[in-house]
Amino acid sequence: MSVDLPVLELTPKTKRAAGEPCCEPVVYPDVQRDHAIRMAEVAKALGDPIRLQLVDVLRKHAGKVCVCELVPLFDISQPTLSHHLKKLRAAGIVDSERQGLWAYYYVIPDALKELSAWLS
Amino acid sequence: MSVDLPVLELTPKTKRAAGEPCCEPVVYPDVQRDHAIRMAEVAKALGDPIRLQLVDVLRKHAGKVCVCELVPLFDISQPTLSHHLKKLRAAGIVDSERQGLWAYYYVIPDALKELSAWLS
DNA sequence: TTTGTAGATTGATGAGCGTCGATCTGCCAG
DNA sequence: CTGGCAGATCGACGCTCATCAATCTACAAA
Repeated sequence: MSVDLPVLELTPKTKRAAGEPCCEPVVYPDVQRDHAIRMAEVAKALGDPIRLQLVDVLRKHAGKVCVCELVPLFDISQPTLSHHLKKLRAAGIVDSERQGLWAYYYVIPDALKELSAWLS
Repeated sequence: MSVDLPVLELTPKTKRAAGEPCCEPVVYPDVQRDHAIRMAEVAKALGDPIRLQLVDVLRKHAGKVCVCELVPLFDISQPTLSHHLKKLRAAGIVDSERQGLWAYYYVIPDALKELSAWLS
C-alpha cells in the first residue's frame, strides 16, 4: 500500500548539524487558516452518516422537504433527527421554513461550494 | 435568508385524514447507505481545522513530507500532531512511511475522490 | 555501548457528541 | 375552548474527542 512519490528535501536536526542546507520554510499562509476553520466546520457537520444522508435527500429532491417525510427514513427518534437538522443549520448547510404545523428544510445553495472546490 | 424553492407534495396526517393522496415514498436506496457511512468517515476526519490543514499541506507539496516539517506549522504538541496523523491514516486519507528516524506522510491518491464527487 | 533524537504510545482531563424519553411550544380542527 | 398533532427543546446517559505531560521505541551518531 505504498505510493511512489518524490520525497521533499528535509532538514532534521541531525542533518542540520552536519552543515547541510536548512529546510525550506514550508510556510503556511494565514489566509488559509480561516478557510480551513470554515471548511472543517462544514466537514464536521457532514461527518455523521445520518446528517450526510439528510443532506443527500434534501439535495436530490431539490426543494423544500417536510420533516415528517424525513423521520420515517431513518432509524432514529424524532428528537434526534431534530438535533441533526439543528446541527446542519448551525453549520450553514441547510435552512428551514415553517408553514403552519410543518417545517420545511432545504439545502442552502453554495453552502458546500468552498469545501467542494477545495476537495477537487 | 430564505431561498425560493419548490415545495414537495407532502402528506402529513391531517391531510391524509382529509382523503388527499398519500405521500410519495421518498425512498432512500440502501446502496447509498454504505457510501454515506464511508463518506461521513472521511468528512469526520476532515472535520478538524488542524487535520484539514494537514491534508492541505500534504496535497500542496505533492510528495512525502517529514513529520518534523509539520510540527512547527501548528500550535500543538508533537503527541497531538501524531494523534491527528493517526486519525487521518485510520480514515484512509493519508499513509506514512518510515525511513530511519523520520516518518514521511503523504495523501493517498483518490482517497477524497468519492466525497469530492458527491459534493459537486 | 552510550547518548541523543524522531516519532508513537499511554494515561488523564475536560469538553462535546449522539441518542433517548419526557416535556414544551405553536398551530389547526372540532 | 379543548384536544391533538408537528416539531423543537430539555435533561440525562454513555461514549468519543482534542489536548497535554510523561513515557516508550527505534534508530543513528559518537
